[in-house]
Amino acid sequence: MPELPEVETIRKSLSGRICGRKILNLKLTKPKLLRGQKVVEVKSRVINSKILAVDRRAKYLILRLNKGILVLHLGMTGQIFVASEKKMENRNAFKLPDKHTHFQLELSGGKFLYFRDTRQFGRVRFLENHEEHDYFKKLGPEPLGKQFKSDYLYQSIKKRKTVLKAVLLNQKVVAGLGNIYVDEACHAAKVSPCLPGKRINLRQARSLYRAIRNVLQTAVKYRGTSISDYRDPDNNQGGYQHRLRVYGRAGQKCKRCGSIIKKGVVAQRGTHWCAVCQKQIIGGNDEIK
DNA sequence: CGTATTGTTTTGCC
DNA sequence: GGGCAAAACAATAC
Repeated sequence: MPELPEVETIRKSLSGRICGRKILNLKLTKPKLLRGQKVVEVKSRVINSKILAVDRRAKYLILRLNKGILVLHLGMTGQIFVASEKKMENRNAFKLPDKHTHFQLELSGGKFLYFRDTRQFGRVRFLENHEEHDYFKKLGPEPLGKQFKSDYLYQSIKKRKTVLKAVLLNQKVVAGLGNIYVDEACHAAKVSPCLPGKRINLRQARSLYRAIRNVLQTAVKYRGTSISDYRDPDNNQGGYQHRLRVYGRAGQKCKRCGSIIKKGVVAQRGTHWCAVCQKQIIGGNDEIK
């Protein structure tokens, strides 16, 4: 589940290793990854171009080329690996490309970039420079950016009819959070994910704002969360899975108050929270099983 | 073999 | 036309 911290970790790793390289070839074994865009079209625009920079927008990875950008979304199980031809041990260690490697770039200097995705929820798209704005226009602000303000978060939550969890997962409100970090941020802020948006108060929204930024910053610092599939481009695990407070900890003790972490379905997602620390009302009950 | 897993798009309702 | 809920997608682990 690559969310903002995982994609940012991949971006940083790629940036130092593929910038300035020329794309010599592109292989696409699952054209469906392009969601309708033509393989020949993408090839003609990408091959022989140079990688100028590696950027990120929300959970999207952006390879900036001379003419246009290559946008990669990792879906749920997407992985990006970089291997050197010179160091064959890397390719052997990764056993790449394998049957789940659906997209590859051959780069100058004997490097290869592999996009592996077992569940095939991932996507690749080539955009002309002028198409970039429209492609991302529905996304809300970057949670770690200056545009993201606590008053905006408060108003956004307050005006929604859904529960808090659904609001925070909504990429139009704030872009980059997924299931893991929403649960973690709610716990850090001591707010229930089941809280109806319209019932949030300013104090809770400010707390959430700080929690979202702090959780994401810390997760970036620890190079992401490796619960199952996530690996960085060198096949290393992240470190944040050891620091999770609620996600994946159902039935275990809350590290803040000692009560048992609950798990239920909220906004159609597996959701973890401490019903004591994250009580909606003092003395009240959670609405969800 | 049924269930659970989740990010985004699509569909359909209000 | 927008907000919202639910389905669809897809493969693997258990």
